[in-house]
Amino acid sequence: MIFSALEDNFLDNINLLRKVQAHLDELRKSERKVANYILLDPASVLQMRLSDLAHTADVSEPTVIRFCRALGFDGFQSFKLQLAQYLGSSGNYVQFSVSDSDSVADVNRKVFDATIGSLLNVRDEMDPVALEKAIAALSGARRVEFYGFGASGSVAIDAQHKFFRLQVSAAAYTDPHIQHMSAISLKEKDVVVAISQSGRTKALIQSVNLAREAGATVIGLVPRNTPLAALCDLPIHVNVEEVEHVFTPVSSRIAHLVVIDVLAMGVARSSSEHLQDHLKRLNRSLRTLRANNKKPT
Amino acid sequence: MIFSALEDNFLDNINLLRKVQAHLDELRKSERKVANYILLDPASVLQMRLSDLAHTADVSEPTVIRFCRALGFDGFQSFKLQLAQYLGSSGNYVQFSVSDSDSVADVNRKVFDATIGSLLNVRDEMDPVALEKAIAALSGARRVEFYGFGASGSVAIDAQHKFFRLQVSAAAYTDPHIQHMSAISLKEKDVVVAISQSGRTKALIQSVNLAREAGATVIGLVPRNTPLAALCDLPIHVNVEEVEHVFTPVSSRIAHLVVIDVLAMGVARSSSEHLQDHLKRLNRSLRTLRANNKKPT
DNA sequence: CCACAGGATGAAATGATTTTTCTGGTTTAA
DNA sequence: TTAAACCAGAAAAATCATTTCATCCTGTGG
Repeated sequence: MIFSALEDNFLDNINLLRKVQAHLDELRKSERKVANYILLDPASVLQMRLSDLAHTADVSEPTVIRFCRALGFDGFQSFKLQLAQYLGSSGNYVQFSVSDSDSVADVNRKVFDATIGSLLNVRDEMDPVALEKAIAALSGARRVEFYGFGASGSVAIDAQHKFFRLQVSAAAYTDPHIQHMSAISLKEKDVVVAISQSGRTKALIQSVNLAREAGATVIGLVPRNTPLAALCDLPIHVNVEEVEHVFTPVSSRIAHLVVIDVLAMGVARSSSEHLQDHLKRLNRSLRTLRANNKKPT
Repeated sequence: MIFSALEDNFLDNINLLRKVQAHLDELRKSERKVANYILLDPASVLQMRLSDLAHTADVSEPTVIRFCRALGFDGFQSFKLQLAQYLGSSGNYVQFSVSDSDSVADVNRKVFDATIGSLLNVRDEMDPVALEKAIAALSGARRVEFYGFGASGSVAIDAQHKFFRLQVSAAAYTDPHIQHMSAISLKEKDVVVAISQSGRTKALIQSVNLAREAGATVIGLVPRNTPLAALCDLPIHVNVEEVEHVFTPVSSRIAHLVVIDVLAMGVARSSSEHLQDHLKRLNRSLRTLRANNKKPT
C-alpha cells in the first residue's frame, strides 16, 4: 500500500494519462467509462464541465467525481487542473513541417518545439537499467572510444570532450579506417560507444564487430530493432521518430547529446572527490583563455 | 485595434505571463494589483479560488473577473486553465543539481528537464529580426565558415555538416591557427559564424577581428553583453544561465545546435526547388551506406 | 470651491456547477 | 434464497463564479 502510494506520487508529476491507464483495473465499471473517454480525447475534457463529461461518458456526475477521487485528486476541478498542466507540458510539442507562409519567428518556434518534443519522448522511453549498466561499464573502463559518422560524428567528438573532462581516457573516431584500426587494438577493459541515428551504418557495424572480437564492451546509442542494436552489449535505445522530409530538422543527434550528458553525469557522480577537485581546477585554467568584460579595442 | 488583436492571439499560445505583462498598462489600477500578484507567484494561483485570489490581491471578486476579461478570457476558470497549461509547459523544467541520493532514472530526468528548460528559455529570448538578417546573409553567402573551440568546436562541425547538405560551401575550423589563416583570406560575400559559450574566448575574438577586416560578415552565436557579441555584425544572443557547478550539464551547446537548425531551416526555405531535389538525391545516396534490416551474421 | 459626470470599485444577489447525501438496485457469498 | 456489501444515480445541498447595482472616487467645468 505504501509502495503504491509512493508510485502514484511519482507518476503524478510525470504522466497523468499513464497514471489513468495504470489505475484502469482498480476502477469500478462505470468509472472506467470515464477513464476510457479521457484517454481517448484528453484535450476535450478541458473545455467540459463536470456534467458535460458525465454525459459524454454516459455516467452520472457523482461517478465522475468518484473517478477523480480514486486517482487521488480532491475533485473534478483539481483533476482538470492537473490534466491541463500535463497537456501543457507534453501536448504542445509536436511534429510539424515548415510551410512557406511561416515567418522566421514561426520557424524558430517550430524547430525548437519539435526538438523539445523529441527530447520529451526520448526521456520517457529511456531505460534506466540500460543506463545504469552503461554507466557502470564507463566508470570502470580503462579507455573509452566514441564511434560515429556524419552527424553522429560530431556527437562522438562532443562526447570525447565531455569524458576528457572527467579524466576518462577518451577518443573519438569518425573515420572508418581509423575506427577499424583502433577497434582491433582494444582490450577487455575498454569500452566503445557506437553512435548511430540509423542503426544500420555498414562501416560502424564492422567497427563494432571488430571491437567485440577484441574483447571490448560496446555501448550503442542506436534506434531500437536495428542491426546495430542487436549487436551491442549494452544497447541504449534512442528512438526519435523523424518524419522523412527534407524540411524536418534532425533532432536525433540532439537526443544523443543529451543521453551522453546523462551518461557523463552518471560517471561523474560515481567517481571520487578527487575528480571534483580536478574539474574545479580545469574550470579555472580555462578562464585564462578568455578575455575579460572590457570592450575589445 | 486589429493589429493588437492579432498580437494578442499570437502571445496567447506562447507565454501567458508575458501577455499579462504586456497588458499591464491598459489595466485599471486595482486590476493591476491582480496582475502583479499573478506575476509574482503564478503557481500559487492554481490552488486558489476566485475569492482567495481576490483577497490575496486585496481587491474584490468582480475585479478579478474583470481582469480575466480584460485579457480576453471568458472568466476566471478559463484563465486558470490557461495558466495551468502555461505553467505545465514551462514551469517544470528548472535548474537543478544532482544529488548523491538520486537514482539513475532521476539523473536522466533531471538532465533532460534541465536541457528542455534551457531550450524553452532560449526559444523565448530569440530575436526574430536578428535571425532573419542572419538567414539572409547565409543565403547570399559565397562561402560560410564556422568557428568554435572546445564544445563549440563540435557545434561548428555539426553546423558545417548541416550546411553542406544545403549545397552551401561550408567549412568548420576548430584550430586557432587555421581559423586565422582562413579568416584573412575571406572576401566580402563570405560569412563567418562564430560560436562561443563564453563570448570571451581570446582566440575567437582575434579570428573574428581578422574576418571583419577581410570584409566578411560575422554572425555570432554568443551570450548577450560579451566582447564577442559587441564585435559581430549580426549577433544572435543565446543566453543559457548555467549555474557554475561541476554537476550541472552544459546545455548551451545544445541550444546552439538548435539555433543552427533554425538557421539551416531558414536557408533551406529561402532556396530553390533545385535544392530540394538535391536533398532528395542526397538521402537516397546515403542509403547505400546502410545495411538492411536483416540481423547481421 | 462646488457640483456633477464618468468611470472604477465592491457588497450583495444571482446563477451556475460541483459535491454530498441518500435511496434503489445489483451482484456476491453463505 | 437471502443477507451483506457494493455500486450507481436522483436530488438536495453546498460551493463557487458571475452579474447587478449602488457607492465611491476622480477629475472637470462652472
